[in-house]
Amino acid sequence: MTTAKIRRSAIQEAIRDAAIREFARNGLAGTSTQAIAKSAGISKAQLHYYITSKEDLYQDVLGYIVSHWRELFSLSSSLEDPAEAITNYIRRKVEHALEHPDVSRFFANEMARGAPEMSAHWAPLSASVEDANRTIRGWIDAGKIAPVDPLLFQINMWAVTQHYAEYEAQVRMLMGAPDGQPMDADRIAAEATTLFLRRCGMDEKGNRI
Amino acid sequence: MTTAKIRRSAIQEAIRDAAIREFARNGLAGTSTQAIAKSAGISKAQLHYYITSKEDLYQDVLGYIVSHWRELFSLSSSLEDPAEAITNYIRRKVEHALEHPDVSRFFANEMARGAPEMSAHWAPLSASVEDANRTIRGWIDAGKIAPVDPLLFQINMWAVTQHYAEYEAQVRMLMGAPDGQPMDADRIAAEATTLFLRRCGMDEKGNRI
Amino acid sequence: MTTAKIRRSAIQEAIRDAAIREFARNGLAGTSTQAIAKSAGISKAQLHYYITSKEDLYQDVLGYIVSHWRELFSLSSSLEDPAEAITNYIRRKVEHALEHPDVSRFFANEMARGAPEMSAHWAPLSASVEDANRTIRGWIDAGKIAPVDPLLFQINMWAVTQHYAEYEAQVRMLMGAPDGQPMDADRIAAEATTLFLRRCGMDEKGNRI
Amino acid sequence: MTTAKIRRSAIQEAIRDAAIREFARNGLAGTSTQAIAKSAGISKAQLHYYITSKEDLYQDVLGYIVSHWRELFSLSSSLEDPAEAITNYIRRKVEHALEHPDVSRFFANEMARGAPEMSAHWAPLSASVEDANRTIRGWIDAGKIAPVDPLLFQINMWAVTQHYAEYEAQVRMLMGAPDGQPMDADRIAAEATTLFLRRCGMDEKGNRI
DNA sequence: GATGAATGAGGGTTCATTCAT
DNA sequence: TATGAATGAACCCTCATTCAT
Repeated sequence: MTTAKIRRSAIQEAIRDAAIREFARNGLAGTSTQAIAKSAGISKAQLHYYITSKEDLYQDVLGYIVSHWRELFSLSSSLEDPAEAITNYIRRKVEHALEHPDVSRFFANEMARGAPEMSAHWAPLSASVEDANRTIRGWIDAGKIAPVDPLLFQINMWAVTQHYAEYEAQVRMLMGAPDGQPMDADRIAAEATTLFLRRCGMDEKGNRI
Repeated sequence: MTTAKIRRSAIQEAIRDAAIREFARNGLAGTSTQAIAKSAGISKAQLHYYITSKEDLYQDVLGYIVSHWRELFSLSSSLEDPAEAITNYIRRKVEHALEHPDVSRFFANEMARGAPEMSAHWAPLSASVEDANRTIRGWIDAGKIAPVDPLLFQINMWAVTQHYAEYEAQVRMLMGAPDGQPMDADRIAAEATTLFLRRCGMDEKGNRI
Repeated sequence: MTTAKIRRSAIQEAIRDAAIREFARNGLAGTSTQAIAKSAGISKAQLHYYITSKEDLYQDVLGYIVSHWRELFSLSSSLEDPAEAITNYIRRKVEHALEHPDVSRFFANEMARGAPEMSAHWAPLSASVEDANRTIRGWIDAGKIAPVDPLLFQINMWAVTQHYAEYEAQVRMLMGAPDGQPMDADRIAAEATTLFLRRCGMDEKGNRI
Repeated sequence: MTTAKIRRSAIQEAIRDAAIREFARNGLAGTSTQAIAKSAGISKAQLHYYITSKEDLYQDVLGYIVSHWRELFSLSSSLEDPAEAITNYIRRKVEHALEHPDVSRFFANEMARGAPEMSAHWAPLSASVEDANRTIRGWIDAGKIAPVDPLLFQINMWAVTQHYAEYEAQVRMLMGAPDGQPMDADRIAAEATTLFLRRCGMDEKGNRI
């Protein structure tokens, strides 16, 4: 790769990060290209040289997030036993939420608007969920876990883990975590893991109760 | 009340509803007073006759929501046993989320922005949570429920119930619920209730397992 | 006069005073009817009940001022000797400027705009000046005063005396007069009187030098 | 200087001139950015590309005027004898007033409003006046001129010369000077010079009387 | 008389985007 | 590539005025 190309992709990455940050806070309509440019450390005119339009940038970022999430968060892709699968999933989700809260907030914002730009992304996302549904039903049928509503079980895991990104301000206040310091990921992951394992009729080791 | 006063308060209510709706979708910066006025069925100039500024309207709505929530969602105010308290709480939260999703979305948006306008409201909210903390600890100490992290237990209940408002678009898609019709509140409340009762070591009837 | 009529004229006077005050500070375009109403202690709607339009109110006030000035400041109307006439004129002008600076400022503002509303008032004002011209020329012809440019002599007297109203802020600063207290009218009138008497070749007693 | 920079400074100059013109006529509140833009021959959006805000533009112009005046009008900087100093000062002031009346009107308007934006400029202005005070006192002490109130003498010179800018409309009418043509600067300067020299006990040649 | 309500026009300012350099 | 300049549309809000009560 030439230095020019490296520079180009560095700028594009800076733009994407800045866009996530700004869109996460103020939404599509509430974010100015000026703000994105500033956050990316470039001029507004330069930004518009790299992007087609604000809407387009938003779409690109949304696609980027959704596709990355597919790789990151897959319940079924693991061949582990249910307890391990759930424990690992929650761990990964909580860590991602605490380390990249703006990504979660960006997505939550899109959902809150009624997901007008999601149409292209529903299909793969749906497939992932259906995949996991099958895995969970398999666990139930094999008597490995207590019966659960597979879809709602997934949605609720998602809800709990996302929450710590989206409501970071409130959670920090209630947990007494100062703004600069990281939140207690272990404590959060532990309680969440127990919550969903118990739902499956298991203790923290994965033993049936 | 005179007809003039009735009319006035009807307009004010329409404005508040419209503001919640629009702010929930596009945030403070992304919402135009034009959009609020249209949604409230009045002219922009008329809207500005009733409000001081967009920021002020936003603050008013936020205060209105927070104070109403304090009345609606109190775990500790009930003298019921844990199972009943939790079941009722979740029922109330889920129903509110499904019936007034915009209210939840408005709040979530404020959180996602880092809660810049919440300062005045943290104290009472904190007090409510601390109240519930004491109640839960009481249950644990009395051996009525299994030990839980009282704060995170609350946060997680909040996370799960709020989610069905904030991610309505996604949930509808996954549950196959068409846009016009109401979602299946019973199914959602049932799975959520079971989730949190199991965490407490109880079955749906409230019996210890 | 009935109480209703008394009340009415009291309000009209309050409006005129408020209008002078506000127009003097911010001009015709820069003054809102809201500001005038507030300054007069009435509501904006009530103000518009008493006036035809903002422009009309401005015109009325201008006419009021010009006609009052004709009565107040007439050099020729007195049968006094030159020194007395000049001394009295300056005394009257300075006192008016210091006691009613807003009236002077209102007029100065109209002049600064190119006097677009003055057309109706030039004629009488011109007549007054021409009158005084004749008086001054009479004094010169009778050898009572040294020759002066009668018109510019008048204009300069006007300039000096008006100045202490229009530039009150600057004059106070330079003279070290605090905002609340009255300015030193004697000192100002004395220096101004000497200035114009010397121009006429007279000392303060009116004796030729 | 590149053509771009020349173009830029030409626009900035056009804006400043337009601002002086418009503010002089209608004050800060009464002047629209639309009007300034039109007067400068650019679009409103373009104007706002060059300025920070209307208030800022006003402040800039005020600072520009005050600093230029300090250079232009200094009584004390000359080593001339009193008669020459006064004659030259009045000549310069009258010429400036007749050639750039809007500058004087801008300043007068600021004074009439109570000089709310002047705070930063009082100190240098005060110093200039104090300087001149000392010069005048020196003349008196040396017996070169008759005793005068040094401060009021200065203020009155200022008043008379400014007047021909601020009251141009009235002066033109009284002097019978048509709108397009220049006013008779010689006549005005002559009468004003005589006025203040006589006050000092001197004839037009500077000889004591 | 007095007042709350209403409005079309216009206020200052920012916006996303384009273009010339 | 990068940037200063430019713009038409839209932003929030205030205005003078009218009207119903």
